[in-house]
Amino acid sequence: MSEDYELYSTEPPPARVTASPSIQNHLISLLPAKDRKQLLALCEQVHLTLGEVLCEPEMPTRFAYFPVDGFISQIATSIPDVHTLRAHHYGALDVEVGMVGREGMLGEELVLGVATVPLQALVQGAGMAWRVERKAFSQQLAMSEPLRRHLQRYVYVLMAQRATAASCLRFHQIGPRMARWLLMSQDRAHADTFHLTQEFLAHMLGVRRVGITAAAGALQRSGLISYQRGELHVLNRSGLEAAACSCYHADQTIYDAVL
Amino acid sequence: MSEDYELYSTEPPPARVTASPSIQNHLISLLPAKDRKQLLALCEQVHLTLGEVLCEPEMPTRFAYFPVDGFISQIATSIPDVHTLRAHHYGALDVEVGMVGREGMLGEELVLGVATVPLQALVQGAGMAWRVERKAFSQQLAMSEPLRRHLQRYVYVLMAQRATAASCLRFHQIGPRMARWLLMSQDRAHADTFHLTQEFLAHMLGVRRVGITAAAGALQRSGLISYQRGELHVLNRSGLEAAACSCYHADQTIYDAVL
DNA sequence: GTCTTTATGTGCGTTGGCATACAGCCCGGG
DNA sequence: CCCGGGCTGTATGCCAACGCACATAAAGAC
Repeated sequence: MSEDYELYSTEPPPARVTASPSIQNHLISLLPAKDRKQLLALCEQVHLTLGEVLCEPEMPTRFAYFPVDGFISQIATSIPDVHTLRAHHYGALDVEVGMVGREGMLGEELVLGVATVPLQALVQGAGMAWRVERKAFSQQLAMSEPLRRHLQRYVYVLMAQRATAASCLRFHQIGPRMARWLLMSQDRAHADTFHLTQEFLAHMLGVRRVGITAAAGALQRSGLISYQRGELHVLNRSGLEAAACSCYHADQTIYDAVL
Repeated sequence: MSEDYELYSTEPPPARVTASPSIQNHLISLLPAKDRKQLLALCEQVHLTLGEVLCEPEMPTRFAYFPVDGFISQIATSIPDVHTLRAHHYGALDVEVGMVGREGMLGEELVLGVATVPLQALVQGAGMAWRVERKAFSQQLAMSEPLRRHLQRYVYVLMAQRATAASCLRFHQIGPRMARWLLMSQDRAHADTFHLTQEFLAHMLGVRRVGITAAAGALQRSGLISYQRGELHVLNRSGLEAAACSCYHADQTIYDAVL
């Protein structure tokens, strides 16, 4: 796959990209043709496989990713605190604080001139992504003003969404949060059915599995989803939107306003 | 006061700044002399008064602030959700997601090329700050590479701290969170005593006042603080650090590593 | 010095989520 | 074909925080 992109640099215009501009990372498609071509020339196509951990916090950043088909969860992993847990238990204190699909990028730290991974990145939906090496990407950032501008604005969106996530985690209950999460996943998976276990979902939302069982049962009884053995179907999307907490629309509004 | 800064542009070196570099905003003091002088020439001194709201979300950004003595809370204000609240009640869903003192700046959106305020900013400790107009600041950002570099790294810190805040809000209990909050305030107030009501503290932490009463009582009984009618004394700082959740040190570590 | 305002302390019933344990169920490998 | 392991549903007891209501106490106004 990685040879494909070389065609783009030697033989413009790249048929696949321009022929189907809707199947492209949105941040990339926002770029002027020249800057886009320059960036893509530095990228390679990679396949994100479900469950893959792309990077761990504190480690040096090696790549930036621009998802096209796949999508990625950013997960805050914190050390258990003496004060908050019974001494004998090691509950997982992980929680998802952001989701990156076609509309975004992974590696925001490089836009800010830092090469240390801030959060764990877990592939949550398999698919294709563009990947670019840290160094090449930084150089391209320095050269392309439009790239810089758009990605900085995207970082703004990330910050805003993270603030939303914070208050969401504080105030909202499992049910609405789960509905929100499903909608966000559906947007990025571009499908109304996907595979995920309750265990995984619990991990993402930072709750127990039984909490998910209860919430999923309620959504199912309302006819909004069907959910059997890891196979989840969204049956009634607008109903789900009504069941989701307002953070879902808040996130979208911010994104649309800024990008 | 605002005339003071004009001295800096006409009569370098500015005695007050260079004579006591420790009493200066840290981000500013990190700059090379030339860039620092340029920036300060655009700034005016303002006094931040307790309780003042510097900006409201969604509004156009007018100024960036570099606190010196005072400090500021950034507050996420979310709309009450049908799903999470009893219909008859309008609980405040505000919660603090960041604190900006001498170590930071307010107006990170300008660093990212966006001129829309993301969060409410509330003066939490009175004192002096440098203030610079949006337009002048943006121009200076474009001109000064060191300014850009440092502030972008600060934005990285903010993002990391916001992720910390998210998991803190999700997992940690009132007591440890309150201890953390007091330490953060003490660091920025540069005093071991300050004025705050339990009502206010509850608002910051996004909990009920009675929750604060209980937590404060516990801290007081342990001899870590004394707290009477809005006058709070930190008696045993290292004890407080032990009582605080790990997020306090996590935040500090990130800051020290990046700036 | 009284009177209001503002701040703090307490009590009570409710609830959402937690820890734990265990029972069914489906699917695939031996 | 049956067994085992991953996935899901249910039950029990518990606790932190919640909504609400009210009692006390210090500080400031007049």
